[in-house]
Amino acid sequence: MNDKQEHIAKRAEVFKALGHPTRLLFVMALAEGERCVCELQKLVDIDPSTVSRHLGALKHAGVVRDDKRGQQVFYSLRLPCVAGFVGCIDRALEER
Amino acid sequence: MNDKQEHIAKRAEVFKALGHPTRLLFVMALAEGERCVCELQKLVDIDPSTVSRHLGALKHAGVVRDDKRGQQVFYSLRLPCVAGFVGCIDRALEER
DNA sequence: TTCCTACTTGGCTAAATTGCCATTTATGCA
DNA sequence: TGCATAAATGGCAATTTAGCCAAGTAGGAA
Repeated sequence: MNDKQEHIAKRAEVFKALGHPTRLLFVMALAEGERCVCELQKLVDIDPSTVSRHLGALKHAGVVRDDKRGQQVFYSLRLPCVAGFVGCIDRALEER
Repeated sequence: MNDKQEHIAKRAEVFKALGHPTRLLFVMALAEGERCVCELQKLVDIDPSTVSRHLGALKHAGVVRDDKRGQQVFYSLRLPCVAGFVGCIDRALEER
């Protein structure tokens, strides 16, 4: 794979990470500030192990970063522009 | 599924549609103007049927629209803000 | 009509993704 | 030490996705 393809693939991985309802929900929550896994867990009705896997996917793609403090792991957004783009999506979806 | 969940799901579908290298490549090309399927086909080395399926996915998510004129089908972007968000991704990926 | 080009759809397989349960690691507290 | 809580990981089954080939539709030209 050449450089250009690799670059496109990395960008696509970011979109893919955002392309799941649970992960997008987490990212929207993180847009308002960092949250520990236990807080994100409360937003959804899925197994803690699945929450962890979703957060791992977001981290791997570069969308969030994590910071372990004591027993808890705090996640925060590395891509603040997500919120603006979501706004644009909403406007486009409305006018359909 | 309630309204809020459905809304999140629709947003996530947009991201998912953009979350594949081939589809993202097509969208970046469409950011510069409409293209027929035959032109998009030339950008990649995959079967025409697969190209058609990728475009179908983008259309289904609301990312592009299609317009049949004569023998050709022209696709164009419904989400012009994609380009700006890609720029933000690139800046974030650089500083890793 | 017949043929050609442009594109889509049906059907299939291989690979990736999602989710759970069970287990493990790490930290803090008694 | 022993125990509880927070989170991550191993392993597995069910579902979804990506890709190809073959076949189908539709428009334009001969």
